[in-house]
Amino acid sequence: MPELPEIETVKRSLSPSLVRQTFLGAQAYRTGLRVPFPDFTPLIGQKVLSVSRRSKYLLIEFASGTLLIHLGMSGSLSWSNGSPGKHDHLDLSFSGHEGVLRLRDPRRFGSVQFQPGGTIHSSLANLGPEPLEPSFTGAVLHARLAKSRPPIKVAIMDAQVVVGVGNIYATEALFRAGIDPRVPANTISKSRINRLVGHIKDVLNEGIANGGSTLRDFHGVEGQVGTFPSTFKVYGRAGQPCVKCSRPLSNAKLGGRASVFCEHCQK
DNA sequence: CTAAGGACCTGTCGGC
DNA sequence: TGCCGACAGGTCCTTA
Repeated sequence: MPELPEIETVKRSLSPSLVRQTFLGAQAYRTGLRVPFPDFTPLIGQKVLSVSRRSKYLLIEFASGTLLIHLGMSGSLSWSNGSPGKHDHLDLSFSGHEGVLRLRDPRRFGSVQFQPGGTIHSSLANLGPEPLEPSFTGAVLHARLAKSRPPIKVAIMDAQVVVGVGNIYATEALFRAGIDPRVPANTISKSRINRLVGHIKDVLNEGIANGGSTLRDFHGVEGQVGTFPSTFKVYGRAGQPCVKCSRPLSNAKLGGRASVFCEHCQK
């Protein structure tokens, strides 16, 4: 499940090999994912100007516009020259590469869209700040939450408040900050929001440092309950002992999402 | 306007 | 063993 750290990792590895290369064409194996694929033919012959990221969208910029790639929850991009498998949906060809850049997405929650230059795609128009930007501070988040009555966890997962904080990182950051995920967002003090922002940046940066290790199907060495990387202290550990106080972790459904937390350590 | 809930999709897992 | 429902996730859409 790609979250922000994984998209950032993909961007960093893709950028050097794509920038200044020429787009040669696309081969689609279905008409689209969550939305239909765009017509790629106008892009043929154009050079990649940049590869960037906004929220969880990977942006490949050309002179005539930008390709927006979202990996949904199970999408991945990789260079390939084999024949496509069941879950491979799109190949993009570039100069300088023998293989194609292949989009695989078993659950098909992803999307590939094109936005003409000089305009802003509707998916990007109303997004909140990037959490890793230095300008994203406790004061900024506190101000944005001033009128937000929903639980704090729902609020920080709202892309209009701040982008890129998915269920895993929201859960982990709230545990580190000692904040109960159910507390109404606008009732939390400025100093606690300050602390929360620091932890959001920390968990995301650690995720990037791990190369985006938030893979749900990660296979541990032994059949331990929950085969997640040990870096997660609460996510996916409902009922198991809290790493701080050893009491069993609770699970609440907030905004339709599982929210694991410690009733003793998070207030 | 906000808030809540469903749809989308399929691999995995627990229960019977 | 096999079947079946529940669940996971981000985003968009509908409903209240």
